[in-house]
Amino acid sequence: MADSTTDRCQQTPPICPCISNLPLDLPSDPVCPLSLFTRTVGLNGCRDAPDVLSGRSLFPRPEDEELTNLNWLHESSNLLNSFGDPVLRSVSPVLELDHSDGGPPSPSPLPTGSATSDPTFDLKQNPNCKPPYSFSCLIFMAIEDSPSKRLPVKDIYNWILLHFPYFANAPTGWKNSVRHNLSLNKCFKKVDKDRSQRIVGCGRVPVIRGRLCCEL
DNA sequence: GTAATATTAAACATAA
DNA sequence: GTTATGTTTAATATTA
Repeated sequence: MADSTTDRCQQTPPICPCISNLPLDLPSDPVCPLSLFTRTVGLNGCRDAPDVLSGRSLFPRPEDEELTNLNWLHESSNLLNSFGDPVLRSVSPVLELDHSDGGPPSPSPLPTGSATSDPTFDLKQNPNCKPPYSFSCLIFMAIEDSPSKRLPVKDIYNWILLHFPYFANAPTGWKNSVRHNLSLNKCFKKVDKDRSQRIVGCGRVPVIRGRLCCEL
């Protein structure tokens, strides 16, 4: 394996800026329209989530005993709406998301250094800088940014490429990592395409159970 | 030093 | 047969 540390622009990612903005008024157990999947929003990767979310009775729950269980995050039926578009804007170095008309996001550059609170993540100065987000977080954001809250893998790829040009020039192994995360991480669940009328092919929904969040 | 977690790579299976 | 997708395993790096 190549020395992956050499192409990483940041060395000590800041902690979880999106979660830090998370309004924690979480309703209980919304169910996805497909009924097959409990729509629990979830992201792995934030070791500080329990701290960030301190004061909430998110743990423990019997079904949350697994480390990858992210129900705490997914207890909001519209998590990223709770985050708000500013959050998505804040995490994408290239996009200002404007979904007010339901249309696709249109790329527009952000001010230098606005992508995250990490001063080392500067798209203008480092266009190929690796985003300071875990794959779990990227996948989560992609899914949550979709109107139906579920995406086929290809669209997850496209979302990541659209928002983070780093991956356009990155080795294709990142797609394998995306798939690996989708399979391994319990915060994502596959949706049977036959039960989804809004997507082509199978899709993924984020499932928040446990200790997920963005690692920043 | 240890455990947990993330990343990356690889092999393999399955479906379109 | 090819490609995309999905699962699993393993090695390695990072962090608490």
